[in-house]
Amino acid sequence: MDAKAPTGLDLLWGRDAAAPAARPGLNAARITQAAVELADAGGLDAVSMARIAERLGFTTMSLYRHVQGKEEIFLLMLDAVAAVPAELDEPPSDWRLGLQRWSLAQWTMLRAHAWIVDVPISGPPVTPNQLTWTDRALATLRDTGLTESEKAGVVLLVATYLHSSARLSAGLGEAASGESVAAYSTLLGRLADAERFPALRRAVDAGAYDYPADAAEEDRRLDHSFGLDRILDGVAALISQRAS
Amino acid sequence: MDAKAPTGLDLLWGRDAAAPAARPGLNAARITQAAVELADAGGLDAVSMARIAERLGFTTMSLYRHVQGKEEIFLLMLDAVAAVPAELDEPPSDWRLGLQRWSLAQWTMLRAHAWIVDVPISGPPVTPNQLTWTDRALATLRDTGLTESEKAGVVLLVATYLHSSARLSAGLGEAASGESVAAYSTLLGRLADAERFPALRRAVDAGAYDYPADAAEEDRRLDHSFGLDRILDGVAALISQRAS
DNA sequence: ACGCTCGTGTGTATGACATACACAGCGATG
DNA sequence: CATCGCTGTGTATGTCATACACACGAGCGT
Repeated sequence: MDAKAPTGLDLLWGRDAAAPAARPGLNAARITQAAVELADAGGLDAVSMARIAERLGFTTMSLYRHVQGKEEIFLLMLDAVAAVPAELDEPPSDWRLGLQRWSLAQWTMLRAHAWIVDVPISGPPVTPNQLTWTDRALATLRDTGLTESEKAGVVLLVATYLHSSARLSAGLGEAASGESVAAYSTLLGRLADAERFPALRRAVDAGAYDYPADAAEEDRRLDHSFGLDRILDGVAALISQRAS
Repeated sequence: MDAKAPTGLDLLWGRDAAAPAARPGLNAARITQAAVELADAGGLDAVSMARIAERLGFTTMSLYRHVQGKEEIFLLMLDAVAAVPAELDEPPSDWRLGLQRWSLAQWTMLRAHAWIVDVPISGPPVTPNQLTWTDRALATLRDTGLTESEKAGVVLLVATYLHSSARLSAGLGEAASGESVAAYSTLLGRLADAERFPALRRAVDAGAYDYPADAAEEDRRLDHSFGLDRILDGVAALISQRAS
């Protein structure tokens, strides 16, 4: 189990140890950058060993000299893209405002790189930037009187929600890029049989599932805000309960 | 755009129209069942056209006579597995209890078929069973005084959370099946530098990230309960606000 | 100067995968 | 009886990750 060549994690954490000059050859950083560019442009499926190598002017197999395999590339990509904005370093005294800022920043990152939610998970990603995100979120809760376990639970909850919301949003956006912008609402209206789905029928008739279709970006943010507000209300309830 | 052969959705929704006798040949139902069995046993990656066909005693290409392609198989699989338990038909008068029951049922389904969370999404799945789930969840909120849009938002929030939580749980479970049961905690403890991650350091020291490792199943349910309880508290806040 | 090893890039090969296409048998229907 | 359409098959193509053996050059100790 002892690794001679530096494995992905070692690479990530030991980055400061050796970064003297930009040498001409191939290296993990270049591979990562090319992979991210490909994913940004064409989704995660566009990331293949062959395409990465082609973009860098090397052969497919040359990549394996610097990287264990595709899984490691995914890990490096996740870390590369997860730089934490500096304004989160000093969380405000109001935990709710702090978590909102944190969520917005996370959301911005997720929307800028929609492929993140498609990366197959193999255990929790323990990269420097990921830990920084977690640390900053925990820091916003410092004055709440919650136990550390509760803080961890809250952070996990919010992060999980944002991730999932982004996944849904990406899925919808993809579907909406075709001709089916409002087709979903229509389809739903047609299928929502009042007999089998009475509650759903009511909701559809009330327009609860009408897709805005006009203001794309802004509304997307509101969608996500409804859920987040509910979650933060729930956290507030826990906090005031602990304070009593 | 007019389909001569029945496409996936038509198949799903027209199922009652023609289901007279179990004929000897291949059909979509058999394909779906085989695919689900494969996925249950070996994860979604184990589902390949070749393996499905082999299990049924046909050739790979024969599948395409009954199914458009793999994407449609995924859709059929999702629907096949998503039967809604009858006890959700009549939601209790207490919305919170109702949503908890609903969540438990959904959670049971997700844990029984861990591959569900790996299915790539291409638009929201509009299958009969999926709509039934949504309908039952909406029904639990009938006496809350929320608007239909708010109900839809709440349902989406809870469903999204469960899905994401299952995804995380599946990822952890997979990692834990190796030798790395407690390796995550250890790794985290080693990497959580007090300088760079002060808040995280505190949490780790307090044991907030210790993985139980003993009671696997039961604790998994508690993990998920913390987040759900927070969410339901948030929903309760919204409901009492609307009632005032 | 010689040979050695090691790091890096290459070419070729393998096996899995989804799926396009042309063909074959067979039952029903004109 | 001839034809058509449905179902199943075999063969082929292109993409993918990755194993393996080789090639070239830099640095080393002798």
